[in-house]
Amino acid sequence: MTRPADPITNPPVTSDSIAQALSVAIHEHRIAPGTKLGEDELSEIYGVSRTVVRASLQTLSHIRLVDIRRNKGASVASPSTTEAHEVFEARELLEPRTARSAARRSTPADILKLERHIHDEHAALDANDSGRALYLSGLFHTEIARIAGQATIAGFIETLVARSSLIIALYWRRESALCEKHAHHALVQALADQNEQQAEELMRSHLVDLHSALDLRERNERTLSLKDALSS
Amino acid sequence: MTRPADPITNPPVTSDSIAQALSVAIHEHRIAPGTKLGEDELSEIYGVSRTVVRASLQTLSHIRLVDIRRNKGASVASPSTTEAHEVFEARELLEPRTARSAARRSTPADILKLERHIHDEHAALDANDSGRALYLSGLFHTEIARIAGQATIAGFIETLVARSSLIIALYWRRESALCEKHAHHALVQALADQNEQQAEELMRSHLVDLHSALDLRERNERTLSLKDALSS
DNA sequence: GAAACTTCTTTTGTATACAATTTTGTGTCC
DNA sequence: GGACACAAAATTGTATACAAAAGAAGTTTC
Repeated sequence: MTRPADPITNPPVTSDSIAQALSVAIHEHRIAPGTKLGEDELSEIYGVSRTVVRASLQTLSHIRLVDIRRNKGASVASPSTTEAHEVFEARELLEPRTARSAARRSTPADILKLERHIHDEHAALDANDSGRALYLSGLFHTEIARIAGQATIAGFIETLVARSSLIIALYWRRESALCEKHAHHALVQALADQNEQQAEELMRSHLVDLHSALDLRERNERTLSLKDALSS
Repeated sequence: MTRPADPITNPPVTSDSIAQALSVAIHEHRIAPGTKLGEDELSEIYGVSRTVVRASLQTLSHIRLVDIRRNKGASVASPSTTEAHEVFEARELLEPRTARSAARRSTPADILKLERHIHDEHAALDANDSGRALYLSGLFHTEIARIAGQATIAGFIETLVARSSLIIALYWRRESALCEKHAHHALVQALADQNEQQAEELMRSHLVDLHSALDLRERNERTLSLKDALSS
């Protein structure tokens, strides 16, 4: 009952490709934080055995997109407000310095790639696909880390961006519009100019803006929200 | 043929406990970088099936202590000089700031714990168990991150410390003695005094010392060393 | 003797079977 | 009707069986 594995029409389904697909779906807010990810369910969807599915879930749990609890299975992670602060504080520590390095090392090809990223983001927004726009906006940040040539730090930022997506899903304030257009554009300009100081400063303020656009008032670690919701 | 699981004499063997055991063994340099970690071999040693062993190896590969290549299996990672620089640069970015936070937040109980750590390190050194001393010295760093109350960053530092252990196994210069005693002791003093500035500065210089005690001259990513070794 | 081609052996990848645990449903008692 | 006990179903954890790939050894050919 295994798939014929026609490499043209049917790219092979590996545990990595499943992790990737789930990761994108979570980034794009098509799967909400807290959603149960049953093994049988996923193995049915992807046409592989639970063995493979379990490997992908383990991968996702290591970047903390997914919570695995023994005998309880996997579900999409649901970061607390404390964790949310931690994630953004970590980003504020890592990314400005990384943007500085990126400004020093960026090539014209890098700039072109980033501009194309921004263009795609705009297109997604115009198509009212805010989930996709958020995903692309995350890629923008990891791409800058990659340009900085610090693969290790880039890996950290990748996980932080992933968790940020969950945090935004949970705590984003409706009032504040997600207007990253200008921030990202200005950053690319600074990188193109190799203006290290400005790149660092723009990244810092961009992250502070994001952080403060979250509603992170303590709600007892998001356990009472159910009670709140039903107390009407 | 499963184990009776007497919880007193036989703590249950989980994939986490295997990962932990391997991690310590690697930290203590009882398993060298590059060593093949066969699944059958490990499942025999720990008395569990390959399923469980595979899960632990996957865990270790996510913190980059282990390299898994498809159809080739797992082996202890062997970081290149480039990766080594990256790891220490990341540490130099993260840890000084973290030490500063730790100085702000440390309690007398924390200080006591750190002092006990240092004591254990000395004991290991006196017993000529330099592997154990290195492992404890790594724990010292992750403990400080934990005191800083940034679990996210602490997690990053944990993986950086782990990889540092591999790097030290590969690139440590014999000439320079591993004299962390004083550095660690001075750091604890700064934390006890809640002297943020000094804690940050001591951590930075400690890491720079470590970094510069490595022999990271390019050797073509450590591929020629075999040829070198056989050219006598 | 070395390169290239066959087996044969070992090792990893995946599916499946079964055991252990949690969750859900049902009936009983008060 | 609600608290409890117990049985049934669903889900996860682990072992094992088999398929696929890589590595080793031996054979042929030049």
